[in-house]
This record gives sequence, structure tokens and C-alpha cells, in this order.
Amino acid sequence: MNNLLRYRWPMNERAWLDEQEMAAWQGFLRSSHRVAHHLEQQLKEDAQLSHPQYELLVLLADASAGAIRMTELAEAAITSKSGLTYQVGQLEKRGLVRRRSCPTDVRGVLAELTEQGRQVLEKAAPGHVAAVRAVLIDHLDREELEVLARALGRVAARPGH
Amino acid sequence: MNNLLRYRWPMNERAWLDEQEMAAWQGFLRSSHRVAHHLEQQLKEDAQLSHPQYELLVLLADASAGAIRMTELAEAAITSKSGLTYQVGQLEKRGLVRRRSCPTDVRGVLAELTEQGRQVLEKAAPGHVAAVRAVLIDHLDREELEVLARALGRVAARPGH
DNA sequence: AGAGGTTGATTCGAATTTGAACAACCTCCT
DNA sequence: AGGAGGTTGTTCAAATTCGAATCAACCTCT
Repeated sequence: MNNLLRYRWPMNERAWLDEQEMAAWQGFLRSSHRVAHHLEQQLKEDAQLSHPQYELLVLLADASAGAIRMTELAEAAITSKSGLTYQVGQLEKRGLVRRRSCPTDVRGVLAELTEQGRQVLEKAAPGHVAAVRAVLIDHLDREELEVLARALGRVAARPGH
Repeated sequence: MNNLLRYRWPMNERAWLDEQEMAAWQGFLRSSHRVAHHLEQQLKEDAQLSHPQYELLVLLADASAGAIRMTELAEAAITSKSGLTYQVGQLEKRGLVRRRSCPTDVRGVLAELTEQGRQVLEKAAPGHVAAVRAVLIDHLDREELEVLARALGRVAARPGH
């Protein structure tokens, strides 16, 4: 991965984080918590949605075919399959999402946005974007945005697992 | 990411995120999930600790006075007060943490690490650090580390709230 | 002293998350 | 055709989270 770093810092030093590494790690950890908390509050307040629920609506809205298989949805969101079953159930209760059976696989279930779900999402989106700006984007300049996109994109990509 | 929604609000650019902003946001969000999940697994596997529990042990170990008030601990960790009560209860059950009453305030409760708690933390720490490296630090070069530390430190700082 | 407001920590109930277990099904290989 | 082996989505119990309510103790001000 980073051979230069590995070379310059002997193995026993790698058991800890130097000052810069620690600062990056702490910043990452705390900013994650802060952002998550802020978005959770804003969405609950303004749209009666949890962040996981909002993300599900977005994924469904983006679905090119108009509907997605549950498993695919669970992977795109970050939750477990059972967690998805629960949340889709919640959204279905509120009429924002509909389940259909899959034509090609009797076991399969397709989830799709209802018209009402689309409306709720469209109404919630601007406030959500504003919250993302307020808590994250607006604190970063262009160079930082570029580095974050590149570096964290790499971290988010799944080389393993 | 969401072409439908982007298309619907092209007028006010601040109502949506441009490509770079979106890339940074998505990277941030997904890497957060990925890192959280990885650490949760590793700690559970290697030390039978959740990440919140590990963080509590670290905070207690760092406490200069050897003990911290519950409220102070709740603010330093990211959980609510009731969440802290629960987790300290769990750690106390396992003998890793002890509660003492506060000398200066009868209502107050001080939490401190037990000897066993210190040992568990010391045994768990190297594996945790390795996991942090594996999932985050090793994917970043020095310049990125520096930018992350600066930028995310700013985001994590609490100008409001 | 003591009324009124604040703070510290816990308890409680509701909501959510997870992994394991499960039944039904699909795929592929022979 | 016959399975072996993997997949799909749900259900279940257990663990965790949060906020509101609670209750005692504290502080301030007169």
C-alpha cells in the first residue's frame, strides 16, 4: 500500500499512530459522528425520515429500471439484509415504497418508489442538501474537496471484503 | 448520483452538489460506513468489545485524574447520557470499569478503569491500531493525511451546537 | 432559610440493528 | 432427472440506541 511509509517507520512504530496520523484519524472519526448526528436530526425534523430511510429513497429514485431487488438494495445501502427488510417495511407502511415480486425469480422481491415516495423525496432533498453543505461541504475549500473525493473514494472502494 | 433530482433543480447551484462536492460527500459517507463496520468487526472478534466500548476505555485510560464524571464522559464520547449509563453498566458488569461517587457532588458519579480494564485495553490496542491502518491510514499518502487532519478537524470542531 | 430553577445520572419505553436460523428456490454439473 | 450447494428474503431474539420523564441534589437570589 504505502511502501515508503512502511520503510521509514519500523514495525514497532507501526503499532501506533504518529501525530499526523492520529489527527487524521480523530478528525475522521469525530467528523463522521458529527455529520451523522446533524443529518439525522435535520431529516427527522424536516421530513420525518431517518438517514437510512432517506438513502433508500434516493437509491430507489436512482434505480434505472424503476425497481431494485432487495439484496442489491441492501448492498448499495450499507445495512444488513434483515435491516433492509425492516426499513422497507417501515417505508411501505407509510406508502412511500411498494414491493413487487420478481418476474424472473419467485423468491425475489423488487422494491420501487411510489408516487408519494417520490414526492416526499423531492420535498426532502433540498433541506438535506443544505444540511450536507452546512455540516460538511461549506467547511472545505476546493483543494480539500478534491483531496477528500480522491482519498476517501479510495477508502470507500472495496479492495477486499 | 441522483440525476433526476439534479435535473429538477438546476437553477440554484447551492440547492444541489456539483460533481466534486458529490464525490467528496459520497466518499465521506461510504468510507465512514466502511471504516465503522470494519472496526466494529475487528474489535468484536479480537477483544469482545464494541467500538463505543473501546472508545470509553481509551477515554478513561487518558483521564489525567484517573476518573471522569459521567457527563464529561458522555460529551467526550459521542453518545447520549442514557447511552453512556448503559455502556458503562456493561463494562462494569465485565469488571473493566468501576463507578465511584464524586466527592464534591453527591449526585455525581465518577467512572474509572479497573486494573483488568487497563489490561484488556492494552491487549486490544495494537489490533485496533492495525485495523485503523488497514482500513484507513494505509490508503492515504502524507499529503492526504495532512489535508484530512486539517479539513476534518475543522468539520469535527464545534463552531455551533 | 427556602423558593425556584438548574444539573446529574438513571430508568423507562419505543425504535432500530444485527446475526443466526429458516424455508423456499435457483443453478449447475453429471 | 437428481442432487449438491449457493441464494433470497423473512423472522426471531438479543443488544443497543435515543429521548422523555424522573428524582435527588445543587445553586442562586432574596
